[in-house]
Amino acid sequence: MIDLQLLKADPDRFRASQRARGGDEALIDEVLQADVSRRAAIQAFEDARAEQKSFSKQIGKATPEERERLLAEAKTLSERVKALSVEADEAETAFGRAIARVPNLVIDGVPAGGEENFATLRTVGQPRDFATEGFEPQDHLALGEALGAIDTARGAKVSGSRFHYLVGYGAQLELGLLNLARDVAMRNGFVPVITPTLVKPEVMGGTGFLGEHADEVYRLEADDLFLVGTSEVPLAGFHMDEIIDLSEGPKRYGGWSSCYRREAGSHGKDTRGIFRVHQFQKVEMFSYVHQDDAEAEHERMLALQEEMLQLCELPYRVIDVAAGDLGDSAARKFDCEAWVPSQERYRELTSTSNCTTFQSRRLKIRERTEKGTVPVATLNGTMANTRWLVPILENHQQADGSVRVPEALRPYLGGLEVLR
RNA sequence: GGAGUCGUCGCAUAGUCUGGUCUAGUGCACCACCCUGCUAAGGUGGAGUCCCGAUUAUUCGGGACCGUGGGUUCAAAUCCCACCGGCUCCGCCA
Repeated sequence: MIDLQLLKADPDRFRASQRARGGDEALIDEVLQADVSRRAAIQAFEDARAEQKSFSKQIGKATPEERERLLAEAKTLSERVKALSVEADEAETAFGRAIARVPNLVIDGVPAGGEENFATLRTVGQPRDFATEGFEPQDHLALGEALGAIDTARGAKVSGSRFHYLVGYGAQLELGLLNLARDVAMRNGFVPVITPTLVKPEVMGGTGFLGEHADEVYRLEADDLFLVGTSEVPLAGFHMDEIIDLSEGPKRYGGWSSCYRREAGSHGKDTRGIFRVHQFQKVEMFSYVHQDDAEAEHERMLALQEEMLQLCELPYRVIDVAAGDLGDSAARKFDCEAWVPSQERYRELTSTSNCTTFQSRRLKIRERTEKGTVPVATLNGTMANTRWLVPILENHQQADGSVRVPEALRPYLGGLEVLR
């Protein structure tokens, strides 16, 4: 949820943000109007309620003969309070719905426009020149199947399309990668956490996933629970309804969880292999920081993601995602995209979002400061996930179909240097 | 799945039977000050969260919050209903 005070003080900033996102500017005026109605309704109710309270007190002390008369008056007053209370509730609800629809205020400097309007911040590493090396690179599925590491046929048989088994080297590689990610995160202050993967509606909604992208989320109708698409969700919910202490610095968590995504609307996209699947595993950074420290923390997360890519010896580029492609919660998002030889292009491997106070306002996560209790900023970022196996296999493949293991991963694979 | 029991301002608890004097008491912890000659004790005061308004270094007024949501009533922490959560026991099960 956005900051109402800020919206009232500077609505043009929010209109500009909506423009950059390609969103609806009129929404801003709807919220302002709803706020006026809400305040009027609340005031009317509270005045009546105050009157009723003092009246009610008199009745308690009244003599029997006074009582009769007072009761009659109190009764009409009571009815008025009830009616005004309903009106106030309705106005409050209408306002809540309006403001909940406003996505986060985009940070200055984020490129405007849709998915294709991203800005490339830097490109690191050189893609291999397979032509010079004298062989045609295979894609990750061909490599994975030959190694007995990836089995999508049986995944489809058992669970349907976009499901897979990781077997042998595949399982080892994923666990190794995730353990490396967890270690790097832990060294940098992210406390490892294994989270629930089913969450209540208020947590899923609070993190902003039930807005525009609600059809991406699996829902368990019978239990009114949602399967998380990332441990960002349960980690954001971790401190829900709490006043946390950030006086000793940020709270940093490294979540490890399975992730579930419906991939609605991506029919026909990336259908081969394990690039886009319904279920995968991920190690995710999540930080709660003081508002003013959010942008520094964002850079810090990005630096750790780049460290991971470098440890896996992958060529990549970093992009500043355009406003229209941000999602409701994010005020800015950086993606790291790794080179995928079989596709001859960079593909998203990590994402880190600065959600400023958007999530914490909904989830009621605050800290105590000299100025009172204020919402904290939340940030999240990928450390590693199943998708990483794609560029790792492809970039490190050798002419004979074997795959060289990046040095940083070897300790996690029992010293294994080559998968063959 | 069944039975019992509990849910109160950081923690621990009183208050619920018998609705109004609860503007929620007490202890611990916390903060400020005072007193005290010694790593302590005592005294005084303060202190929660959210919303609305006025005024804005701030302060003041009003309202809401006793697990959540309904209901009864002039009036609900207190009575009624539903739900959620904790604990104990029974049954069933990976």
